[in-house]
Amino acid sequence: MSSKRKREQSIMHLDLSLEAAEDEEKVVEEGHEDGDRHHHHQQEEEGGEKIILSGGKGGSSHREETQKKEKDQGCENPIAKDTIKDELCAVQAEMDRVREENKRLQEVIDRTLNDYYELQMRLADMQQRGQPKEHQVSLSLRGGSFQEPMKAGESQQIEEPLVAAQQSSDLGGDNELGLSLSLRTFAGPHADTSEAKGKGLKSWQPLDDKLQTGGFSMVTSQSINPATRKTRVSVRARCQGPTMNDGCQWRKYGQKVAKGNPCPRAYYRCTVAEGCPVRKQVQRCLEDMSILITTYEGTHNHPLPVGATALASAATTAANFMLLNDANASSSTADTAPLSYLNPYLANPSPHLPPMNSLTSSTSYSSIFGAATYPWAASSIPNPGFAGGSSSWLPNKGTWNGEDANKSLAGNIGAIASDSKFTAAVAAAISSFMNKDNQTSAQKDGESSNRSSSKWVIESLSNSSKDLS
DNA sequence: CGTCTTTGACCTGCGC
DNA sequence: GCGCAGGTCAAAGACG
Repeated sequence: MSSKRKREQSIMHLDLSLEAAEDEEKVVEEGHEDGDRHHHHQQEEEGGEKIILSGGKGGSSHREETQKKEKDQGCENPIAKDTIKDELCAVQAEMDRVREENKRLQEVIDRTLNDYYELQMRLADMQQRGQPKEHQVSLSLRGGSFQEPMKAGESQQIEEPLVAAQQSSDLGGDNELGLSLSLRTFAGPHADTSEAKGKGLKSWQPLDDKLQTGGFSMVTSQSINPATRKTRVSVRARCQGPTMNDGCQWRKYGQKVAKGNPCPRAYYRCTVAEGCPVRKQVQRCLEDMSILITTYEGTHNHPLPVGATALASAATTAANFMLLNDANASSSTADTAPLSYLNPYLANPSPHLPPMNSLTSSTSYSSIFGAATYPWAASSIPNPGFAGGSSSWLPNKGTWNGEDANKSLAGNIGAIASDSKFTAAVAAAISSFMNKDNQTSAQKDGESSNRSSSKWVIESLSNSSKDLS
């Protein structure tokens, strides 16, 4: 009884904090979201954004105001007139700067989109050429200056998409944004990384190395068995507690000492809703006891708690890429990947997750990255590009210092990456996404049930903050 | 007293 | 078929 009340209180606390975060999201999203849901807030915010965003409209109104002031004050005071003139010049210069910046950002968006589609086609092409049935795709979020060393033994299949991905990050635009996104595939034998088997752990040693620096990694694998089609998402994150707080309620139903790892593996079942099939296994990493390996299995049959939902919204970025690959694996025509495939939640929005931005040529960038800005948007990510040019929420009122931005962004990424709540939520969300996608694609396409399983690795390298600072 | 954790027994799948 | 290992069940105990 009392414990239940306590739990409710903690959930309510989460609710409150997340509402605040959502409010900030709305500012960041600057009207890309569903008009119905956030109409009220957007109306409040739009006024302020327009001034900085469009430059033209808001700027001209500002100029008019200044001119009006000038008129009002008239020739009463020649000194004041000079001041107003200076002000006017400053505003105009500022407007030009913002306009230029917008233009540059638009170019970055276009370039990134091109790379994105190119990458997508290459992936589809590779899969059609008949790769090994098991492959892994790694997504890395990192600060612009971070360069991850390539492993010597990686095959060409790894390099090809990596090159494409790095092209985008080498273009300078991404670096400007302080965030690069790379996509790699790993070809290799299936190693169920959810298990702390010796082999599996060894194969993920590089990830452990990253964890040493406070990063996190996730591995998800889709079951080959078409009957069960269960997605497993494995999260490795530093965590002091016995389990990660991911917003859901779990009930422990078993514990077992697995061979090869003296640390017992704990089995949990989701108790948020009766009959929820989601289970998770928690085990400490043999190499580093401070690393907790959490493996989620199944799809929640209930809306995620608000805490988990808001945190999981960040996972939409990663999930988009996963679904993209999933779509490519089942799609026979790579070059005609519909946008709904890139983001199935547009076609089939989940009630469990916040609405995504609409995908148009100019806003898809926000769709890919904007969702990812959720968690650190609250800490005011200093990047006008992510907010579609809006800098009304910037600390320096629109004067964006790129260097500070990089530092701050890297710091934010690092903080988020090492947040076990975040990693857990990301894993839960991806697990749900992948299962849902499997279900829908299985209904659509009977052949898809025969397709190969995929393994996914998502890495967020928080040591980028080191490199940038 | 209700809920959760612990823990030994049992079930199942897999390799030999 | 047997043994092994992973996964699950359920009774007992702990806890608030």
